[in-house]
Amino acid sequence: MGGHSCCYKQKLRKGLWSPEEDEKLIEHISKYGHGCWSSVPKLAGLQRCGKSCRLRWINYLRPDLKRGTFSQQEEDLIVQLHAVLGNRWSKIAAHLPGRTDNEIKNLWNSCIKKKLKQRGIDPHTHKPVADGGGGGGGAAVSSEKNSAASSDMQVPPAGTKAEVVLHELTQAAAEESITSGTGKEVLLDQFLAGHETAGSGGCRSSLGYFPFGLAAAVWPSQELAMPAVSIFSTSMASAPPPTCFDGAAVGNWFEGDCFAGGRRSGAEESRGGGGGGMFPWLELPPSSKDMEVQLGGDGEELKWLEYLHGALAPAPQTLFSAGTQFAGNCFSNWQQNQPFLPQQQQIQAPEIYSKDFHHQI
DNA sequence: AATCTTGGCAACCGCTCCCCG
DNA sequence: ACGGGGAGCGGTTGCCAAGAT
Repeated sequence: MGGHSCCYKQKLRKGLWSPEEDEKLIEHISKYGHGCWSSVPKLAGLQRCGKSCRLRWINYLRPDLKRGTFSQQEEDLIVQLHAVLGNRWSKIAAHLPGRTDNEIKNLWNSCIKKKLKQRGIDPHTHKPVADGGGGGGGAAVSSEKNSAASSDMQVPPAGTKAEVVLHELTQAAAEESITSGTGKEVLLDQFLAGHETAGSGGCRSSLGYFPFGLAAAVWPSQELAMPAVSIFSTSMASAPPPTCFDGAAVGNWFEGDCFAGGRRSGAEESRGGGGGGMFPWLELPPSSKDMEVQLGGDGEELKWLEYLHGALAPAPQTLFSAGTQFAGNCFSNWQQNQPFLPQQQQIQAPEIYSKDFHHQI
């Protein structure tokens, strides 16, 4: 009982990792990658089970971890996402670059829960606790697991990232039926349908959708559909960009899966850009799902790059200034990398891309 | 100073999912 | 279709340091 098949074979260490063990694991993975986790301990010379190695790497040794205390923005985002996703920590972590599910789970259980209770909010239902005590508590105890999946699910505020996640969930059924090709177009149409009004000068709260909110304001949807579908990965379908038009959200989105598909797809590799891609300062773990995505061609990618450049160039600091350390890094990297297209690939931005987006926001 | 309590965090455990033969 | 193995996820436990008594 307990333990895993890989643990039966030999006496394996448990408990805290020593610096020597960490060193061995880091050295092995940085040289050879992890491959099959069950074979890692043997190859790395560790008396641990593969599962333990995986956990240690993911939660502690991975180079792209942010570490340090959570910012207020991160905490707020976790609360919002929890209201939508419930205890699905890995899903929540996917929206917080550099943070692990374990870290977020620990933060929730040790800190956020308490704060919410102090504010009179039930951490399970995300609703105010009824006066008089007892009643609310009883309800909360009933089902913490997947609390958000219940009919009590709270609709997150418009214009927040959590709203996007909710949007994602509500479209899940439709997405499931979509496999490829025309399916993507259908999905994109659905996606855009909710955002096209952004450019019409309305004060819709999702006006800040990025880049689609902006794109819809400038690009005819047919033109947008072409590069968006081909450049961004299929995971775009399940991970729309953030609604908040602030630095943190943009940063998160840049570092998120939806952008990863673009960075790692065909054209980037064909340029031999190790660590390069659209945004060379972003480092992401490989995702086989994203690797499958092919670009329609360099022309499309360049168009998209040029569009982003045009969109951000007017005031990138505005976009990157808010919140997270990552957002700050984005800006400094932006400064260092401009222009981020190699000279020979610079193209003249079409007239359509050169509008002042900020007037539209 | 000694003991107890609390909070934060790392790691383990058991389960489910997914892939492959 | 089915079973086995690996990976991933969420819940839980245990350790340790800091603060309280």
